[in-house]
Amino acid sequence: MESSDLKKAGLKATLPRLKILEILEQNSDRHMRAEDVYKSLLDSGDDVGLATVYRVLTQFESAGLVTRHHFEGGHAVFELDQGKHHDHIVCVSCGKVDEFIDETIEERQRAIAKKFGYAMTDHALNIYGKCADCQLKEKSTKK
Amino acid sequence: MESSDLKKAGLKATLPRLKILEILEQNSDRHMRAEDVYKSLLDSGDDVGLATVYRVLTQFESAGLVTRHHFEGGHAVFELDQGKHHDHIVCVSCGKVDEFIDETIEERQRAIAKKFGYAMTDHALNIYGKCADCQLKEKSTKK
DNA sequence: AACCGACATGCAAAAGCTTCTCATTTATTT
DNA sequence: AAATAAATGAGAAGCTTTTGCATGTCGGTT
Repeated sequence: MESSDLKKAGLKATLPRLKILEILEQNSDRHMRAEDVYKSLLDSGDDVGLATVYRVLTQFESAGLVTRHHFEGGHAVFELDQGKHHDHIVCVSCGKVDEFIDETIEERQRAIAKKFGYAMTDHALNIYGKCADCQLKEKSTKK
Repeated sequence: MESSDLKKAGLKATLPRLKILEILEQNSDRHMRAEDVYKSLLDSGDDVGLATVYRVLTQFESAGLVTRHHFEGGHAVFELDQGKHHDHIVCVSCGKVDEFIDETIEERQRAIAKKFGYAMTDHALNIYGKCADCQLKEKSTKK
């Protein structure tokens, strides 16, 4: 992703926007909160305000570059939109996120929306649980 | 639901708690935010503090009487737990919520959690769209 | 039925997350 | 390089939610 992508999305290719895009790319395996992105920028020595991070993420969302999720916890997390839809399985202990798609489920959802008379615009399936690592850790820290 | 249910749940049967339970019962068709419950209490002439509403809802959640959801929008909504698990289809225009269960989807989710090595604790499937009513309204308000 | 200890409540203050305001800076167009 | 429109930074402000603490209420006990 680069400056041309931003222009395509109708956004000026400014330094903060490029930097934020970069951070998101480097962390495409996890979902970041605005605050995480902000801290990450500071660590890289980039002086970007928190307000800008929020603004830019919201713009990215409008432009379809990024998706905003509301997992449990009450704060929003963002992920680079790689084009392909997918759902999430989130570790309630360490916050790790895995992604999956299941065509059977997708199918059923369309059927359900139809049955209830809804014009589906979106859907979010989140499975919560303890990931393999955290289950192990739990065992060793047995009380 | 009544005072005995609260005691069963290990909670003292106080007036605010009973009132809040009542409100939730009367609105079991929709999902309320803490603020909604609070306003509803005031309208009924019951003088309960907002902080108490939050505290009580959280206690109810811990006691398994109530479920907290994080739909789009960044604020939590609560619903009386009628025992049976179900998923949601939410109207993005009017906020209406319908509930459904789909055993096929449930099944697939268990399979997916297993495949990724997660011990599933919970899951949330939300379908977003425009309900039939809002689709009609949209048409008549055509720009 | 009044009493007591523990727990619950109200209020106000505070804490998180997110958005807004506005003076200043920056990216694009001329 | 100058002009112009948009973007940024810093802090204030807005919402939702939580907390601290003095006071009030519940439920069991005299």
